[in-house]
Amino acid sequence: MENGKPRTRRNVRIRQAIIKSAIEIIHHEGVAELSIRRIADAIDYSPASIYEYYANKEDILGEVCAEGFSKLTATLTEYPPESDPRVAARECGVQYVRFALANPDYFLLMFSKVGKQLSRNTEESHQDQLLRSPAFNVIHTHIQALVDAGFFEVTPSYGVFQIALSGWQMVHGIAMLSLTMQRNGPVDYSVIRLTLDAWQRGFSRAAEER
Amino acid sequence: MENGKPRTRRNVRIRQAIIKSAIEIIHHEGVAELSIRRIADAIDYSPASIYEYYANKEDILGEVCAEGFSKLTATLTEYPPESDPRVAARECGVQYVRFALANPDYFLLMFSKVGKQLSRNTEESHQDQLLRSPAFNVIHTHIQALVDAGFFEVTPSYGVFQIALSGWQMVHGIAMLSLTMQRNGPVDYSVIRLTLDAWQRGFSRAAEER
DNA sequence: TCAATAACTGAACAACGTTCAATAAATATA
DNA sequence: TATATTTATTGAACGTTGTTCAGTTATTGA
Repeated sequence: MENGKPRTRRNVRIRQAIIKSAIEIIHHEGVAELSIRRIADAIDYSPASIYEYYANKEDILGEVCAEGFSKLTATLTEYPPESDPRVAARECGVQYVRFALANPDYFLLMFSKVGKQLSRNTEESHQDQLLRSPAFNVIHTHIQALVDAGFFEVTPSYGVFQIALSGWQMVHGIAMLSLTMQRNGPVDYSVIRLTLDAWQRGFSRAAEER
Repeated sequence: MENGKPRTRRNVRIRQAIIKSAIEIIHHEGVAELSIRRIADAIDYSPASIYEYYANKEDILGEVCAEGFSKLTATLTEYPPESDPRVAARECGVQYVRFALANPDYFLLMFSKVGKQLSRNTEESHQDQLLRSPAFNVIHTHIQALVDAGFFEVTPSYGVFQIALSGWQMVHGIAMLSLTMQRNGPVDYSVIRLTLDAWQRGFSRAAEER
């Protein structure tokens, strides 16, 4: 399972410990409390040692965000298999909001740092970049299923990709506003389900015909 | 116009200068460059003097955000009067996204700080708090018009307030993801209009009847 | 004019991210 | 096994941040 020389293995283990403790600090005390010295304390190293494993704090946050996105992807797919693709898609959206509300600081961090990693490096089209993102792919797959089942209508100017992006925007907006505007107030998931149902109606075949 | 004693007038003028230079720094150099010393520099005061006018940086950011929300409200209402309430509502949404993309750092700041001011102070219901927010009221008015004109259907469990909130969530998601995921890439407003049209279809009378 | 009040500031504090010379440990070489 | 070399680790320091406070200067009301 573990390969490489012992030195390399120790190296990755410490790198993981850094990320893990960073995530724990964010989770238990909030992102404001996260500092290099705090991480160093948690893993019993000096602050300077951290820089032997990561170039700077931003790199650490980058790894933390990557970890967050893979957790988000896992959350999106953990709803049990469902015969009705409309319900499946809707519950995927509910899971998105659930993840955000369960990990508020983490979620906000993810979407304040991710822009810098993605967009500037390649010549790849924005669309292709999104399609390679696993989290977006989950949404995209749901929409594709809805189109295949005949529930959704696609047009030349508004295809599966656009609908998927719109769905992401919808649940992201729900999540974000719930986090920032009603952080304390309770969240009613039945209302959210009605919202997502309405969103689906906007793309449904019946709606298309006027 | 200006009332109060000269001392008081000077006081408010300096307070305004602090906020104004803070906004300018955010706008021209980004929120990361904003510091108390930077503001003090801009208005030719010592850093310590700032604390004569605001208790701390968070209070300054609070005022900056409040200013931002009133600018946002102004932006939402600056689209010319329109006979078709569907178009009016859609263009209001477009203006929301426009504002976010024109003031990225400012917009992100507004929605990372506002939660703390609103939610914890009163016993007032979350719904009433939102309804007193001018920006939300603009959206709410558009939805009310759509309902009054017979385009939108309301149900006991999903009224004008819920639809308005859903609309805000939709445009907020569009704005946020555009900002964080495709900060560089160009934004196609015609696609955004199609998205908002689809959103409206979800609540339209025809869609309701199945 | 003068005491009281308000406004202002220099210097300092603690905490932050980060660097670097110096030390300790692990490894490769003989 | 003993030694040279590379790697890991750290204490101390730098510059910057938000913030405080004693002390100074300016403004005000009597």
